[in-house]
Amino acid sequence: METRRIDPVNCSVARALSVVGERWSLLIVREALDGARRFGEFHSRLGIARNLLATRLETLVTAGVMRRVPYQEPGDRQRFAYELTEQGRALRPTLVALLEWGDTYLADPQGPSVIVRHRPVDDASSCDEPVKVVLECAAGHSHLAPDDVCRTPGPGARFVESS
Amino acid sequence: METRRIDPVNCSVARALSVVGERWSLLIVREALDGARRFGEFHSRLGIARNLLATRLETLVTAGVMRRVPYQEPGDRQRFAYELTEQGRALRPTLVALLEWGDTYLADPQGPSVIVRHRPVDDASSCDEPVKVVLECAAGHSHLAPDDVCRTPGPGARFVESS
DNA sequence: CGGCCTGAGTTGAAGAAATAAACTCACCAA
DNA sequence: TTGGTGAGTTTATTTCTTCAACTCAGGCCG
Repeated sequence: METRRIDPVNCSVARALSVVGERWSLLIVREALDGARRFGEFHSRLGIARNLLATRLETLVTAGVMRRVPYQEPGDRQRFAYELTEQGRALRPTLVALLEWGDTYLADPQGPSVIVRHRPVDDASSCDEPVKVVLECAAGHSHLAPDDVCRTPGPGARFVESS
Repeated sequence: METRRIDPVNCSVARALSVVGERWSLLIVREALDGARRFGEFHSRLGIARNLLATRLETLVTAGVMRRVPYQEPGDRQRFAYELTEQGRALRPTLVALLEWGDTYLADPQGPSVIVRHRPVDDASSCDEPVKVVLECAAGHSHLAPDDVCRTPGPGARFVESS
């Protein structure tokens, strides 16, 4: 029996992973979300080899996840910093989801080492409560379980035959 | 000025990525969430090399993301299928987050190829509305923006010195 | 029985990517 | 002039991916 299914390669998950799925990429984004900006900061925080860091940053800049901005400290020459674009900051939910998964299934016996809190940049309100990622449908049903959900073809779907 | 910061290596994101951060791993989980169970299904859907698929499946089984279950079709010998454990199904939010990010920033001109819908396994209610991933804090503030959120040390935090 | 087919892997060789360590380059400071 | 620093490059070694060919167990056909 031949059945048509959504082409697994024509899928935003695959495309997303081709940008941020390489080793180190998401960790670089994580550090950037946590305030790292300079080559040396990424290098010393992550322990990544310098050449790899250079090529990863270049890849991320090319992909539009980060931006290379010149800066100059007084009495020093011009250097470059790397900061997230809006596109890069939009990876936050992905990282929170990974963090939660890791906390749940690969936890340190002591408990999580990082807690994500509701604390806006302008600290005014500072709710500070822990943040979780939840699945929510357009009809307002929230906190959906992983199995309450399925994949369906969208407008850009390509199909492949399979047996 | 010396400052203490959360050790970036002692972090659930890094641990999670050490399990599902290798090339193909998340795509294998995605196909499994979409119903793939057999070696040949993963192979033909993803186009991954057979040996790599074998080692990735083994890694995922060892990590507790998948389970190797024997099955036997009538008039055939015993074979093995691979199915997600609860731990594996818990990667759904991560994949939905990646999908959303890819849809937003790397979209096909035609629109998304996949839409995740609220449709439980027992199709009874079948709300069917599209599903999104949202950040929500314990105080009930929902739909937090990426910048409304920050990382703080948890009980298992280790610290490193940095300049 | 013997040959052929299929699904599920293994094995091996060749190419690509990651790592670690040494090297460069521009500038500043003593 | 010598030394130091941040930001990279280069180079050599190891590890990972890929691709193609091979194995292995059983079923099917004549």
